Amino acid sequence: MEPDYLSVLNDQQKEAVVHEGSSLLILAGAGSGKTRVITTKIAYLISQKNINPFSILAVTFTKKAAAEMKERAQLLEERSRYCQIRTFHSWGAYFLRKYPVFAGVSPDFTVYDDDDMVTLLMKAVPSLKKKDASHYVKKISLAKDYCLLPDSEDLFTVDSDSRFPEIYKAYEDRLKQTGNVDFGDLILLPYLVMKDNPKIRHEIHQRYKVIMVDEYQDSNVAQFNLLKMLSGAEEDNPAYVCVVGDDDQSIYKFRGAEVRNILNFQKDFKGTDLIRLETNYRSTQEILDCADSIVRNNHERIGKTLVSHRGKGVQPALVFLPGQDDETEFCSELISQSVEKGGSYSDWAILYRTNAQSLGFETEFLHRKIPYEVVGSLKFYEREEIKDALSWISFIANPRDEIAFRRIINKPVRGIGPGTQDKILAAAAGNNILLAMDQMSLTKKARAGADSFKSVFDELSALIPQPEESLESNASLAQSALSVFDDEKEALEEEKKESEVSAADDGTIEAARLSVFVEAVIKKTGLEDFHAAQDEIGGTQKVLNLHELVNSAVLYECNRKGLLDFLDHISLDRTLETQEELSGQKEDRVTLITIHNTKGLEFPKVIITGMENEIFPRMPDNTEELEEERRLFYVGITRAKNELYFTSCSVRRLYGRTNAMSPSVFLKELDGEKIRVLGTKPQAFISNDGAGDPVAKKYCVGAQVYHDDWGYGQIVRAAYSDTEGDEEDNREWVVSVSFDTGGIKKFIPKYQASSLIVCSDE
DNA sequence: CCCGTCGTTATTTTT
DNA sequence: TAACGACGGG
Repeated sequence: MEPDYLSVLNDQQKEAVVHEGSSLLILAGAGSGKTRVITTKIAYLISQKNINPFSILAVTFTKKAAAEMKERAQLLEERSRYCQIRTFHSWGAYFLRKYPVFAGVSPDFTVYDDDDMVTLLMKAVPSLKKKDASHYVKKISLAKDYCLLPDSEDLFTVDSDSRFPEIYKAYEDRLKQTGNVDFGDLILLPYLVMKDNPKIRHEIHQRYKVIMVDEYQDSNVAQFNLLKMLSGAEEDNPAYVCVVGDDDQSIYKFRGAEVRNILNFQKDFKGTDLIRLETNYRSTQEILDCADSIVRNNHERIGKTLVSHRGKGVQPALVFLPGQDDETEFCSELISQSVEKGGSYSDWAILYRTNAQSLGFETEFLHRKIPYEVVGSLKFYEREEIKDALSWISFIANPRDEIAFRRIINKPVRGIGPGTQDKILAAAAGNNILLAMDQMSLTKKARAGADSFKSVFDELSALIPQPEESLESNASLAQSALSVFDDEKEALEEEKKESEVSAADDGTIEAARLSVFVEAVIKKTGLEDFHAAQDEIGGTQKVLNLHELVNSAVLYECNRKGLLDFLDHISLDRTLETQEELSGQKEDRVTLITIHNTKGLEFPKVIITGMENEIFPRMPDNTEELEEERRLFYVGITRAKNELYFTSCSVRRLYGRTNAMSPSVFLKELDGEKIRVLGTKPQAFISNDGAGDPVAKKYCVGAQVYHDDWGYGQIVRAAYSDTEGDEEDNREWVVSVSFDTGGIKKFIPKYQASSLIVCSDE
């Protein structure tokens, strides 16, 4: 007898759900119902296979995905609430709070973001300017993504700069002094702790019997290592590992994501089974055909073909426009007309490669009164006032936090400038900064400031009850006397408490909420007044933001654990929900969004704009990058449910210059028969007819060529060189050839007429 | 301490 | 072009 949730699945989905035994790779195409498969699998394992939910771990990359997965799994099977369904990073934080001593971090650590890392590095290596510091911070993050330590042999692959290892080392030493971690540590440290501690490794293996990873194509080397370690892949009786992903949607290489993780999964985890989910429930077949015509040009892929469950649909349209102003106008017009016909603004999404491209649309939409929302630009957590408040909270949690200390000590002014700060930090030498400050000698002015700071600190600290078990639990942590299923105990206790509370009736005895504390923080520290003054001057909304932060803290208990949960939640999810999302009221607006940000989203009508070389793809001649850009294009296309448009301009203002643009190389990969072309096709797109130049006529885009050294290929780009000297006479006809073997090479046919031969049309 | 001006720089960014 | 950060004068 099959449960209902199984009967609604297609054959492949069902196969994936009931699969067992070896590890499993689910190759899930866009819109193929992968979340449904994972959640159903969780429910199935619990209810049909009697798997203890506490032994199931499912990791995602975004908080949003984790929340959705958790919710949907619980709808199918109530006991799913006991599974760990969380992001990679939040699992790392969870692990480090369990074993802080082994990782060499404070049990009350907070997570430093990129800005904090830069500030810290500048203190660790004072000779670095801000610009250099940010450069190295990027490299340090990347090194951690690749699981490389300051003394790793392969560190040069990240940055061959001979100073890099020592800079990285200096940063690490300073970070250790604070007891805090950065994002990379949340993955790297758990891996290292398990690697070096067989006992902990064993405990973990006792605990997790099923591990699932979503969006596996976005995992980096460190995450791969962690997964392998976590699953006990190399040991007896490994956990059942099931990863879900789409190699065609791997678009985060620049952040350390490794497509090879998914390409090689079957090799890395011996005996893996592969299941493809190729039925697409989102887009029409026309859109999927379009997507396939693009992505099939990639070499580095496992390969799959999506089939629409929704039928043919309308053909996508390719629109050539003279300039970017025409592009914004065209989009506005298209949207307005559809709304006049009864459609809604929220059906539409404008996609672009770079954030800067949103500007033109914003101006035009403002002008035309088209409501819009720019996704992913302003970040709540990055705002000055929010970081100030969070720094206070972090510092109360962990008084070794140098960065937080520096941020708040002199704001508002307390007569403790950078010089005094350095002195205090030196005296603290990685210990409690507040104690050091209290005991050392300071100038009169600084002493008065320090004392008033400390009294505020003490007053606020008093609002957070210290759990009595903290000493005891620290001791037990040091011995790693953690029972494998202590979460199970905790969860059950929690449940008991909750039921008692709800039994105690509504509102009479309400447990103190952390918002009370956060409110005290912004009031007692002077932050609210400080930023109220700023608002006065700059017409900003900083106080409002602070209040929003207070509101968001209402979900947490007013104790040490609640405080740390709150900080974790904030730092591990930079996209605080707006009031709009919280109230569930979605406004009717057009979405403006980068293609990267659209992953996982869908829209009835999509316009992919700026389809020009140098914009998208950014480097048409760089073969490796091209595959990634192509995947990005594929992601964009597969967001569309019903209608899809591409726009391409001949002229675009770029960095203050007006540039002649050529149509994106990707447009030529689209099947011409299957697409409506509107507007004036630029010469370059049709024939590259170079004004009577015989060379140009012969070597045009699309032509098959043979080269003595490189073999067969196709001309993907042909234009007069637009380099240096504007003298027309000096311009050469340059062609880019994509060879069947994979590489793209540039030629000047005039000089290579004998080695680059155009194959005659059949 | 704030504000203006000059110079620099210009992908993508789940956590 | 435009936006942001660094720096110096009031």
